[in-house]
Amino acid sequence: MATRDLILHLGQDLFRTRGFNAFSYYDLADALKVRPAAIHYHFPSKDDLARAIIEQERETFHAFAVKTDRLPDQRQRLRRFVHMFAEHAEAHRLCLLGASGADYASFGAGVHREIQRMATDILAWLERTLQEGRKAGRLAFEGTAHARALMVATNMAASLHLARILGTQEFKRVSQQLLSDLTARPTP
Amino acid sequence: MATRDLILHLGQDLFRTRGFNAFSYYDLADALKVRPAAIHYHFPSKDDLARAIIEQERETFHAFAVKTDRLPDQRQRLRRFVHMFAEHAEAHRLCLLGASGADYASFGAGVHREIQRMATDILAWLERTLQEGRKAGRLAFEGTAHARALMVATNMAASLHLARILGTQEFKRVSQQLLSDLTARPTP
DNA sequence: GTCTATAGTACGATAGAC
DNA sequence: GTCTATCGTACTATAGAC
Repeated sequence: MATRDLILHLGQDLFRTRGFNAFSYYDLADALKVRPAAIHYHFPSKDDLARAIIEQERETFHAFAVKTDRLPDQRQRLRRFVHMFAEHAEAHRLCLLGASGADYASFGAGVHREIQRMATDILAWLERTLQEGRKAGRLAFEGTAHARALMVATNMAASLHLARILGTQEFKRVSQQLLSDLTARPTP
Repeated sequence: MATRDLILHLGQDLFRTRGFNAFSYYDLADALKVRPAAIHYHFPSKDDLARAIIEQERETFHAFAVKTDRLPDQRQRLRRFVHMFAEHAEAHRLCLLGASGADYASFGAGVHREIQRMATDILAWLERTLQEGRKAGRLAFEGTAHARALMVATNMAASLHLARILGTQEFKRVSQQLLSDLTARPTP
């Protein structure tokens, strides 16, 4: 049963680093020392694999949210969120939002639904965190928390693309500016 | 000689809508009513095609910059920039920054250099526009114009991913918030 | 100079062995 | 229940016809 998890873990990494259409069942099988068809037993079609990868990521994010929400300071929660992306930037990985958004046309309706759920989960957490932070006077921003959540998510997602193209320092510039922008300053 | 341009135009569209690894020489040949090998005459390898697509986009952006820089108001220049992305959002296309960032690992060093040039071109234009706009008192933002250019570019790039996943209205929310954030308000 | 026929390989997926 | 042998297809690319 560990095989399934190994496939999922490796599949997610290849999805993020290469793109969904740039890795094959052979790549997975080769790394796991089995035949390609063994992967088909666990994930009959490639769409099944995609679906499971996104599903797993939703669970991972849920666990992150539960753990992070214990922090009393919303600024710190946001920093944790940014830190998650920083690790991807270093490893030249995309987030699954960026990766699956790029290969979106390759997937069927089932995978699309799963991706939509993932996107709304992440955006809802951001929106709530931003809203609470502003209410508590720790975060400051213009407009609705929903719009701001979209801004934060898109900053993070695409800065992983830029980190690949121009280097990790570009990710750092974005994340620093982002946290600085959102941090409430004592009005003089 | 029109064939080459047709290939480039169609190739760019497929690159953006499907991803570079999700379209083939056959797709191009089929649409152009020729054999796949005819494409190889114009672009021997797929990397040659990628390079030419990015090169063409750099020229397109240069033409956009020259034309747009004639506008005296930097806010209007930014609106034109955003409008460019809005058209892609409607057509479920990504920008080439997002598309090539996702498929980055598939390309050789030559294509990487071309993508880097494209990225720096776009960011340099944004930086200059933001800088000038702030100096003129029409735009307002915290931090360096360089950091802000990164924020704007990443907002635009990834909102095209989100537009695919959750719908075009998400792109509109991002672009409205972005322009609102940057527009200088008369200090009361 | 432009394109076609065709090779050689790698892909996702099925049918069936253990 | 787990995996292997194998099929049919689609890919990029080359060699050579017009």
